[in-house]
Amino acid sequence: MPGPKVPEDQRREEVLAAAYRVATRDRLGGLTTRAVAKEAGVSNGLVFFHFVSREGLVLALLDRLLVTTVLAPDRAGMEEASPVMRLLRTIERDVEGLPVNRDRVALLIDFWVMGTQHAEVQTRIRKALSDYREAYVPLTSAAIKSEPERYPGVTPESLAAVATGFIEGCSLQVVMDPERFDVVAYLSTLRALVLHEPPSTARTAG
Amino acid sequence: MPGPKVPEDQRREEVLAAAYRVATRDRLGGLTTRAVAKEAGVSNGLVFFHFVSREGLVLALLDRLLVTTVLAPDRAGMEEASPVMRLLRTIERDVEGLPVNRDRVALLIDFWVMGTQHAEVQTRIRKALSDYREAYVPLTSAAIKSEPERYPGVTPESLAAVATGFIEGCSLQVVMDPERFDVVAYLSTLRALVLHEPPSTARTAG
DNA sequence: GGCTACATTGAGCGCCTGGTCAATACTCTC
DNA sequence: GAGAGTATTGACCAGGCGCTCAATGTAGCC
Repeated sequence: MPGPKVPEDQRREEVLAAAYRVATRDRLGGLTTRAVAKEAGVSNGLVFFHFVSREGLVLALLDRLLVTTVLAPDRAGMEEASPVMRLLRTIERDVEGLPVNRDRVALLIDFWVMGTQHAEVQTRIRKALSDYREAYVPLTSAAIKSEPERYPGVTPESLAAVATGFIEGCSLQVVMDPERFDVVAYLSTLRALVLHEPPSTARTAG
Repeated sequence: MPGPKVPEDQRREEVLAAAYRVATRDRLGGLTTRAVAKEAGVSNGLVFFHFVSREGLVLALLDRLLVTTVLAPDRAGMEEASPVMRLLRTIERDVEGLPVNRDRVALLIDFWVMGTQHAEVQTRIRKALSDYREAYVPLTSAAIKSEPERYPGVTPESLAAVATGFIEGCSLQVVMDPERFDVVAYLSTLRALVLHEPPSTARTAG
């Protein structure tokens, strides 16, 4: 007894949204086709009709997650600051966003780990991380140029890799132990390392 | 038709070693009781006789992994260096060890992710990470004391957290994309950030 | 040699999974 | 209103999983 039909691929969108809800709640391990179907209020078979296989659903979900989470290039409102401060504030903004999006970050790490064994997921994760690093290159490039003598042998790419690697380490910590992760202490320590003067004036000003 | 008996809990040790082999090869997702039994050359039931449940096996494996991987406090041979250099070299040594132990690190991250949803695993992982951080505190404490004016508002604990977080970020990168991870560029960038002078003299010697 | 205690086996159970498919109800066209 | 095409259903299948347990071989003891 089939239910009402829905125009276009709106159904597909509904199922994908349901998968997103299930995955952010129960993680990748809890993302079964039946759980998604139940969440979407449709039958089990319909999931396969729209996504062919569980793998198809997972890949579609990954694409959605990547565009909504990793790439939000909202770098505005700090044009007057120095290059190093701009870099630092961008890192800080990304790190500060982690606790809020904790379930999304956890899901992203699930995909990251899955990518270790799944070729298709691996290429997409690598691509996203590469894009993420490249988004930092203009910032790191400007920072290095502003104080060349401070960064001997450092390329914009290597500095971007270290910066994003730092954020990824923070992601792991946030997912594992969110109460323990002290964003303020973490970031002020980073400031003291990177800058040479007390961060008290700039820290409160944001 | 039972096979030969083996004295003491030697059998338990054999099964655990087999589980270790299976897990480093096929990761946590491939760690089924049947796979472990086959690897150990024993029957499926024997795994449950010695470990009660799959969970018991997994926890025993986690304990073994933690003692063999996370905690290897071999901090020797750099007594003459400055505190900051000692800290830096320790970080470098840990990071350099990651690619070699890639499968163990990958497995550790599997447990890390599992700990997000499993209370017992969570407490053990947190404990291990806490111990790991604390092992860095003497180093960070000495580094801060040697140049107090450079680290305003930085505590030994926060600096240790940032240092180990950096290493954990490196772990993720090594597991995901080992060919791309450039240890030398990464570490020389870190040196340039932390130190104030060109690292050329110390880099080749250290 | 028999007895006891126990390590070991492997068939089997129940459950859940991804996936298939014939049946069916809906929507659109004419 | 008849027909066509398709979105939707849910029963069903095979396979893998964790786990149980009666049966059985082995080792040590008297």
